[in-house]
Amino acid sequence: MVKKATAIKTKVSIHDVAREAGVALSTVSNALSGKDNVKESTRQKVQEAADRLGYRVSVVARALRMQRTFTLGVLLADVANPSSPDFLRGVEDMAERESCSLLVCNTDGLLEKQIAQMHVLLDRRVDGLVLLSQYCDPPLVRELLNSGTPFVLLQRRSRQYQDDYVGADNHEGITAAIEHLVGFGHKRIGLIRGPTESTTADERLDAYRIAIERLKLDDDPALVIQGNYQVDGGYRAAREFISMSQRPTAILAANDMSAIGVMNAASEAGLSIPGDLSLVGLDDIELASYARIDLTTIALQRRDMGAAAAALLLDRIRKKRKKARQVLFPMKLIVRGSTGPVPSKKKSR
Amino acid sequence: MVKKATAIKTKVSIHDVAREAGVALSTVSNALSGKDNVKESTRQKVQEAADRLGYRVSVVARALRMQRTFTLGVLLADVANPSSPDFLRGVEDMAERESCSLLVCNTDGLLEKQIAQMHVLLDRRVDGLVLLSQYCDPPLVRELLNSGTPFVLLQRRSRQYQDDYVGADNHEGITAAIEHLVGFGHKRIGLIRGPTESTTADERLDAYRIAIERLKLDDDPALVIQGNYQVDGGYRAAREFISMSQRPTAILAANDMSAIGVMNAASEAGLSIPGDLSLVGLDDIELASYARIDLTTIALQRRDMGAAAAALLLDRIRKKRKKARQVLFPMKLIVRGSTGPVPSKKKSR
DNA sequence: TTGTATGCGTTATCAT
DNA sequence: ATGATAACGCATACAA
Repeated sequence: MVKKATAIKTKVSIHDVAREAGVALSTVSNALSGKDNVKESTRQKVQEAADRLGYRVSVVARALRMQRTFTLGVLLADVANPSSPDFLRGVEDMAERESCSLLVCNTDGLLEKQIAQMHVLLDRRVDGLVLLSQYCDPPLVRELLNSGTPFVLLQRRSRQYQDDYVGADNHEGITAAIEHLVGFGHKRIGLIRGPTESTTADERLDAYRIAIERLKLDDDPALVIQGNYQVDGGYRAAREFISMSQRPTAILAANDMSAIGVMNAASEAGLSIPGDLSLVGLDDIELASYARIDLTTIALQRRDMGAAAAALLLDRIRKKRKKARQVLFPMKLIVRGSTGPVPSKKKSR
Repeated sequence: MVKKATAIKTKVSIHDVAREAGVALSTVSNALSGKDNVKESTRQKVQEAADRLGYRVSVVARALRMQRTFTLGVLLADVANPSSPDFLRGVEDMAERESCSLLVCNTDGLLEKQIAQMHVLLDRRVDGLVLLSQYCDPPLVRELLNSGTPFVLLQRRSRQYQDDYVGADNHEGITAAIEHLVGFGHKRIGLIRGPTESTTADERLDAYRIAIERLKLDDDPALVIQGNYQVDGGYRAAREFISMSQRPTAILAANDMSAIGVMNAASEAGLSIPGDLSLVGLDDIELASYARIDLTTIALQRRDMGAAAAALLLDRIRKKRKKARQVLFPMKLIVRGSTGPVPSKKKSR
């Protein structure tokens, strides 16, 4: 059985195709990359020769020659964090349109690791960088960011610099959540805030404080507890809230993962949600919608945000745009079963 | 303020360093890549010059020259699927040790997309391919796989070929789960199987059938319903099970996502788990451990499996090993709250 | 419209 | 121990 010689061979070069087609090497390049300076008949001849040989362009060689790798680097804390993949998909969707691939690096939220990964990405000469919830202000990071490779910040804003940025309207989201709770009669609302390095967490705290003041709710510093965007942080914060003599009747969690921690703590303490405690998450990761979780939460359009970030980045790469642009996405409150009326007095312990 | 000239410049080449250090270009290469044929004093001189200039090697140029990109391609159905990121982290952990980066491609489970992505990866001359639950037998795929780039199958085995492969001992896992259920008195156990293309799903079905026969349980074809590894498939299958006149008292779900679908359907039907229905998942994704979910499940060591796959792949790349190797990981039953005794007769409708 | 020549930034081979 | 030089596979400026 004679196999058709169409098997892909990565060792076949443009030289071989040129020889096979009986034309010059540059003609092959022009023909295959769709330039208009080649006769249609030659193009076909070349195409056939290429197919016959199983020729495939080497993106590596092209990258060296063009000084463009068609690769974007993505820095994130951890792909295994449920909200990361959605952003990633968005970035990928957009990148793919421009034939760009993604190099993904995990930093585990450590500055040191992030810097190491940035070097990896820069050494690979990525065309651009997407920084998803990462450090962007430390001098060592800035130095790398200033090396000339375009970048965009996603879900994280610089405190000092004007950069391309895609984020969410945290004020809107937090306000809507608090108004929703107030509608149920809650006046004492606890906040589990995100890590201190997170500017996003800062913005949410601001929004919380503004709403508390405007709506004349309990303004007690003890009502703000530090979390870490993880289940365990939410759990610990919730235990603290639950053990307070004047316990909040509702909790606003930094994100859905933290909210899960609250649910775990509530189960353990025998408190029902929303019977004894109302709970609002943030992110709207898929599990928030599961019947058993049924979490009221503030939704983020992660995939769209990822796509927007990639679009911003690609635009900057293409047009060498100088001016920074910012894109803010709306946040939407998704009301599910974890929020309800304030428990009647007699039930409070 | 004079800035120290240590800012990274990707445009500085090895030539510049050679000039700065006053040595030959090849000496710079040798010095910087840690070869032993350069005097220590020159190495230092070179290193200093490189630092002064902010020189960083171009992995692109190196790749072209060495015919090795230090990049692995990973094909998966969807990063946003909760079990994918864990495998991915494992692959990354191991790849990083060999200075390899990861190019990640989503196929959405579509053959056509997978082939397109394989071309992307091959055109980029990745050193190896990790196929995570993907098609590996279709002729078009085989043709690409035969192009000479090493690859490893993860969580998917070829029906026709001997390849490097990392998987789990499905027989062990399924058997343990069924024995656990039998211990609770269950005799009528429904199975939601995975998609037909999945060899993993096949193996699990086999294990189920063997156990059913060995333990003399209800052997009814209606007890096997097709799912799709997703919540919706599990939901539909569960609705079908629930509406049967002779409903199973326990369900073995293809994976945890399917089990979530079962939970959703049970909630809707007013059935309690495990009161009315016992449920076992498979994967042990993080959410299975949340208090509200509390799912008995068969755990997969995903991160370790990913690392093992990468190790196999890297070994093959390095040693140009010919013989195929297979690594099987144990599956471990994690007993949580979703399984319990068979409901008493009077409660069955 | 086609062909020739050059260089992208490395590593490797071979002299010295 | 160091240096000169030749690829690696491609795109492009320029010549024909």
